Amino acid sequence: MTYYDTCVIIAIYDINVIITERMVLVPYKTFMNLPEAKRNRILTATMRTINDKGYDKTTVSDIVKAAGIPRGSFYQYFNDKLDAFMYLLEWVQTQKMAYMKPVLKRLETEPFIELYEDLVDAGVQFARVNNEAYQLGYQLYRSSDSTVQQLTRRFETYGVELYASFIRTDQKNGYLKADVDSELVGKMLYNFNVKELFNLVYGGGSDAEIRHTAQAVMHIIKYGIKKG
Amino acid sequence: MTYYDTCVIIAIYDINVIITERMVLVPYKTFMNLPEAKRNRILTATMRTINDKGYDKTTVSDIVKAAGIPRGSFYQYFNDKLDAFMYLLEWVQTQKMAYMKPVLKRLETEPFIELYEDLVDAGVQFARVNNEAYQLGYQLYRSSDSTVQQLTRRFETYGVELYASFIRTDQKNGYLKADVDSELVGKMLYNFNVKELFNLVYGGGSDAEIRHTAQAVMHIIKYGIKKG
Amino acid sequence: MTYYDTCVIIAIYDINVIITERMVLVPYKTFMNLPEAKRNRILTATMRTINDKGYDKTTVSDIVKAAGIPRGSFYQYFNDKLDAFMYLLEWVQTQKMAYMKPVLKRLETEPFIELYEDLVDAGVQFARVNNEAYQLGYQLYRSSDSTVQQLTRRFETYGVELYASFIRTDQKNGYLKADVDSELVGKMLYNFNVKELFNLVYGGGSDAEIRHTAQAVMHIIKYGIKKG
Amino acid sequence: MTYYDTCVIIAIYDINVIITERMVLVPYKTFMNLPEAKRNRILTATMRTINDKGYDKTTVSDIVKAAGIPRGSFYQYFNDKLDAFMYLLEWVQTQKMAYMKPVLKRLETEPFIELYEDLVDAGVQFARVNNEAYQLGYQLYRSSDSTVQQLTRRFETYGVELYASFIRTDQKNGYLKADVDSELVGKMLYNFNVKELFNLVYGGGSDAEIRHTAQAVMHIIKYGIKKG
DNA sequence: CATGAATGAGTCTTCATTCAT
DNA sequence: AATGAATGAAGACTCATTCAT
Repeated sequence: MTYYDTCVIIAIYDINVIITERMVLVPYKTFMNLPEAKRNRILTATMRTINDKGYDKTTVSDIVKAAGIPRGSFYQYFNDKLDAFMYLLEWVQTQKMAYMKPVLKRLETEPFIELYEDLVDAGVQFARVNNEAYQLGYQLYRSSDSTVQQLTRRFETYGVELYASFIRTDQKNGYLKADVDSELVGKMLYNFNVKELFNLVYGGGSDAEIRHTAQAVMHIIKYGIKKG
Repeated sequence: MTYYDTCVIIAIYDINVIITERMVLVPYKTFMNLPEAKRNRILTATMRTINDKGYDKTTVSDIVKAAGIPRGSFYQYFNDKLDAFMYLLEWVQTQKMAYMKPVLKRLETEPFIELYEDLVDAGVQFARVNNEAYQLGYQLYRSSDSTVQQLTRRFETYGVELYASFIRTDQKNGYLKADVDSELVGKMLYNFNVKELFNLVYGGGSDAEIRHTAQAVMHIIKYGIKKG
Repeated sequence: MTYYDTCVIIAIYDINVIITERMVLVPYKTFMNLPEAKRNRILTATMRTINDKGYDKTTVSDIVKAAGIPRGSFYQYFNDKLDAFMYLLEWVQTQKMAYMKPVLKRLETEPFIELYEDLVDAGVQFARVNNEAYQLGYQLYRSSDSTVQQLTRRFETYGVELYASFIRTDQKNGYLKADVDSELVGKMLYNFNVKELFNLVYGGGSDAEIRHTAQAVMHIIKYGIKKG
Repeated sequence: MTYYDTCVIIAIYDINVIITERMVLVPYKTFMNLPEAKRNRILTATMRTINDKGYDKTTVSDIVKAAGIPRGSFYQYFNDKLDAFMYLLEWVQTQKMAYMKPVLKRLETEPFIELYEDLVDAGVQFARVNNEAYQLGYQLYRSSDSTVQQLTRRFETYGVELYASFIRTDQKNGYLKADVDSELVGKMLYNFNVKELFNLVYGGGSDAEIRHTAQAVMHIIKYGIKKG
């Protein structure tokens, strides 16, 4: 489970919030009125551009050039670059759902600490197929735009809390020590994942390598490193 | 021990590399010829500005206004904003040394896993006194400038490797399981620290809270979370 | 026939090269989309400014002020000052064609050495009507910009070769000594023309004076200066 | 006789003018008070820089860096870049004298039209030994500075007039047709020389090639190109 | 909704020249 | 005379956003 995977899991909880904000921020824009094919074409081009240059360095010019639309249209569809980025994230999240749902379903009956590798696996499968969508989550981290950073921080909070809730369930079910700080474990997993698993996937690691790393981390978390 | 603390520990090993690069990149600039008081005034103003707006959003105009120097002078001192940032990092690192040295000394005789909290403590003490210098490390992460990001990645590599080497020493000395992947533990600690401990210090956590969090993390790493 | 006249004759052979290069260098700029009246207004103002201050000393600020357009528009039309200058040269060349074509036509049946004065005349007629366009060629020589100088050298090569080809034709037709180095004569004519005839036209010489000078030069070239 | 050669011959007549102007423009500067070795070091570095980047693109910074002198000193020695250039030209002219004097002496008894090749030869010899000094004359032509261009034009006037006077002497002595316009011939020679002979020398032509070109030009001027 | 030209504030960077020591 | 820091005017270029058709 990599950074972006987490984002998408979050989406299950969080997507309404985002939509609500969007409704407040961008009530009159016409992007949703476009035929879906065109919408996808624009989003794909935007995604490619942002992955290529990073969100901050991407200009509206870059986007309209890549998307092959007139400058003016961009501002008819979106408020500004941030607004387009929001749509984009939403779009990617929707694509992602399908991959995670089955594994998340299994969490209802199986302990998280045994399922962790499979969650990572599901995320990797998505990344293999939708490489560009997968990369996009990383762009949230590369940006120095304050609104994007706020958004990222909210994502983090949800991601951490998601893991923490899994840990708590496992505690309730008697798999884990009762005195463990679930939020702390959530943070350890989250921070490791968004950084190291992302690097592994993005850096060309094989499925086996990635799975092995996930196992190794979970093993340490479960059993510790101290001798005796 | 937060992100920037790690940077500074790295500096003990790494500083020559940084200095060497600077020598290559910026050999003819005259900043070092200024009287120290003026130099400090400029660096302080630059630091404040960058902490305030972030490295990317900070413009040369912002800096010269804050430092009260003419535009042209800036370019006589530095090649560009990046160059000034480099000087700044160096300067901060130099300031930081004093705080970390004593604890690092103790690592020669005591196991890292027991000393970890004290390392964190030393970093916190520095942060208490030099709040702005402390924050600066965070700006490395907020930047989307590619050179800064390269630098940050190099710092990360060193930081992870530093922890990993501590772990290996503890393994050799029989404190830790022999089959533990030291680099993996390094990554877990590093990523947790730069993110969560920084947030705690920066977010106004008390010394006790911070120490307690460090203890708790190390406890999990040592003993794991699995029951029985 | 002065320097720039030669340029324009060259254009008959060379214009595709120039256009091709432009296509490569400046494919996306939108100057050509403007209504012709506005385009002409901008080019006229640019020409006036460059004639006034010289290409090198002319700044983009000067041009936008003279043309009455916003700074940003300039960069929407052109890549940079050089690009604008290229358009300008092209524009002037197009204007010039009409004047030279009829005389060049006559070269098919009459010897160049007898027609030379008429070629000069045609160039002068153009200069009389389009004084600013005429001066522009001189600006190529005044510039120390390396790209402009390269362009100028290419123009020179073509100009010299053009005269040389006329000389060769006259040789074939038995008007001239067979052992004369045609390229050398081309160079003599070219260098004299771009410098001295330009000075004469630009310095206010009368049509008669100019014609007389052209005659005198050609007389020396034909018959030499040695007695007996 | 190449471009710069002409300049130096001019110097024989013109140098007082230059000195006078300098006296007017720069009465209090201290360059002449420096020890000769230092003066030469500075002039050599300046010459190298100007030949390298061209007069216009050369900045005072470039010069002080190349010469290894402090910024402030430059302005103690010279008024500005132009002033330094003037000194430089003067210095080069002085160096050149020796090469041309002997040939010019022979003009008192031999006809110019027969001596022309030897004049060219003497200039080439200078160029072979003092390559950088030779190139410097070309920089006068590359500049778009209006003062430099004025100076260049004055040099041209003197150069043309010098040739014209030689022609007149030959006419008086019965070598040349009486009705030939001596100034026109002067212009033809001058313009050919500064352009084509310079290119030949600078472009790596051999002594034989250069001499042959000089002969060929003079042959055309003497006997013309017309058949019969 | 489509289109793309219009706008000008804002950024980086260079440089000649002066000044204080 | 030596030194090199101080100064700010000026230039190139970018870009988000609006507007008119």
